[in-house]
Amino acid sequence: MQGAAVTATTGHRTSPRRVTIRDVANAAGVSVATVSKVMNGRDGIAAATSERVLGVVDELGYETSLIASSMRKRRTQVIGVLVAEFEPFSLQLLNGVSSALQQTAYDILAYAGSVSAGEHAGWERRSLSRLGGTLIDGAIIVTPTVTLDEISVPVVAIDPHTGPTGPAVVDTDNVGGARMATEHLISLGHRRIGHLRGRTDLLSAQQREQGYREALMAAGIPIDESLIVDGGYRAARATAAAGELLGRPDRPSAIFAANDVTALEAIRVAASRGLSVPIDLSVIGFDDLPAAGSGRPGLTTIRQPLLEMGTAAVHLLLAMLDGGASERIQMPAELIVRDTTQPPLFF
Amino acid sequence: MQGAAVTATTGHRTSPRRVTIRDVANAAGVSVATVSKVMNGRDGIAAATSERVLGVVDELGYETSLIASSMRKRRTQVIGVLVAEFEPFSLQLLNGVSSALQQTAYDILAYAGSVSAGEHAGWERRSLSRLGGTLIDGAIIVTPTVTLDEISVPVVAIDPHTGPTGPAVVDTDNVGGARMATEHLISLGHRRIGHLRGRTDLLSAQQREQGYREALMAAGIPIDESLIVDGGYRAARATAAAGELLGRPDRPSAIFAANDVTALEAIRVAASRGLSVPIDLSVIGFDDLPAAGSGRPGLTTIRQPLLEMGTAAVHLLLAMLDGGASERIQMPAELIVRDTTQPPLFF
DNA sequence: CTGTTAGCGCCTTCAA
DNA sequence: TTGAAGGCGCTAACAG
Repeated sequence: MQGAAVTATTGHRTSPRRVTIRDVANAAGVSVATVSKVMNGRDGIAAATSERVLGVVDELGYETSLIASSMRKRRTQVIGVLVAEFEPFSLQLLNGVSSALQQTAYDILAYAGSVSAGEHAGWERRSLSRLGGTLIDGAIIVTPTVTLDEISVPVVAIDPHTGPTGPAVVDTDNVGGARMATEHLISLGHRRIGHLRGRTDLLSAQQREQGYREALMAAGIPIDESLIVDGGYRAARATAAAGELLGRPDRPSAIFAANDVTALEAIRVAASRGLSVPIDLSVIGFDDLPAAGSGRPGLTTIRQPLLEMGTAAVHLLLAMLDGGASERIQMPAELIVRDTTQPPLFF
Repeated sequence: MQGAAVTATTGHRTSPRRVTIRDVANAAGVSVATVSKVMNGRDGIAAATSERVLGVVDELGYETSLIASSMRKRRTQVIGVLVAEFEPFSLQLLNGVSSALQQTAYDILAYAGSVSAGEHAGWERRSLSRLGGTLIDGAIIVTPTVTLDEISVPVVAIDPHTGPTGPAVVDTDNVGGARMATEHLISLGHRRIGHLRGRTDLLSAQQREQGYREALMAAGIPIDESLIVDGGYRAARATAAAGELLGRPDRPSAIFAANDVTALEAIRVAASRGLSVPIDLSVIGFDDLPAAGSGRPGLTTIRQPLLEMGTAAVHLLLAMLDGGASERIQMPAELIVRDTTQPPLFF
């Protein structure tokens, strides 16, 4: 915040109470129920009364409370998007969800419920339980780590870390994508390829490791288990792992990282050790976050079509809301070649 | 969604009802009030009772409803971020807000309430009124277009399009930024510089135009009013405007667009007319959205520190929630030179 | 046509 | 230490 100009102004003003339906009723000289009917366009109200109420509503600036009405109404016309936190991955998804919902009669409520919670685990159940049943008509849950059952509203899971357990799921071909990534490195001539493995408790990470192994085996390259290290899915976790991989004398000439965040971190670690990418080391990631393309050099990666996945989840959810059956949709992965991969120095 | 594999599975399962506080009370053989006290850590409950209740809570998977409890409680520990829609600009801010709130006891609730509403105008008041007073303890409103007053919770406005009207505001130095953009073009040797003006009803657009004019005047370049056209803030609106500017025989050698979205659109229009950027035309934007840096060529632009602005808004709001005074924080703009600007062909 | 009654799920007095 | 009653703002049935 350095360089920011700060200007102190007024003190804390005691905030006026919210205008409630009762205030409107009193001011218009009618009952609360009547105001409710007017607000909801129910018929059976005299035109004169309706007009008068509307006038007061306008004058007082009254809006029905989403919360209160959701406790009585069935449908709220609000879709919930539940995420652990708002990081680039979920924000991209949210972007897709938003544009898909643009043309519909639904509003979006995005909730990051693990921010405060001491216990990170189980955020998805907690959030769903806290919002479901009342506030939202349906939910899209991003990368849940537990199986969701016994839920009160239709739910679609995007990229669930437990696999396609729940009924409705949208995800990407992780195995195929990881295979493509590894094959790309192999085709460039790399033979010693390290793998910065993701969170081992998550299915997506296991699948990516599997794809890595499959590609090596298919190419007849023996798997060196010591080249597979746990890098997690976050930068902090990947630092040491990348260092371990790059610190050894027989370091790999290329690294396939389980996601873009750890790939970027690997590049940073490499640089700090005097290794330049892609000259001394090739790196490929997974996800294709905005940061992958905007950095310098641009990160070669496997693209998950996040926008399209968000859109697909919306269509699926809307269909379910409409009584349709739930499905499982798997999107194809795509290789995006940028600047961080090239043939090894000693081919 | 082409290429996606779809697998139909189970039909629509009737969703079980949510577990309520009453279910827990019944199962534990106590009153609802007792469960409530246990859940909220109130004292005056026998250890044995508390333990038994907690056991049932765990077994049934009960979570207090955020909605219901917010209607009675004062604080919900939830901060609301209100946006017109989830596009890159607000998503970046949300990112900053999220990371700033990471270490606090607050959860985040982001709401896009103008999606369904027929009337786009006044979304900020409507959203605030629908959520405020109950669900959220405070709100951060992104680019509100109206003045907010008579509100029930502390509010911080980010980049308000009406200027620093409300008490608490976080914004960027629009005038200075626009001046920097124009000066950059001038310093490269450009003299005929067009301006794709933003929404003329918004202060930020007026300020950017002002900065543009100031820079030209300071350089002694006469202002050609015909080079200033309305491009709005969205791509669709900018298409025709850019076409008008580029279609004329004495077209400008450079364009300063009011934001990145319209700058990118101008580049697209230029390309469709056979003009290549930056050879035939230099283009500079404003905002520095992720898309500005990830595209090819990279867009030269004026950076608004969106992440930092989100963070600043959070700190401001937390201070206000704590009884502090409201402030106005202005962040500095920064010139980011990438690939879309260079000296004009005929210098 | 309009008002009254009864909650939605929860928390907070206030008695017992 | 616990439970009963009342009410948050709103809407859905039912009376009148």
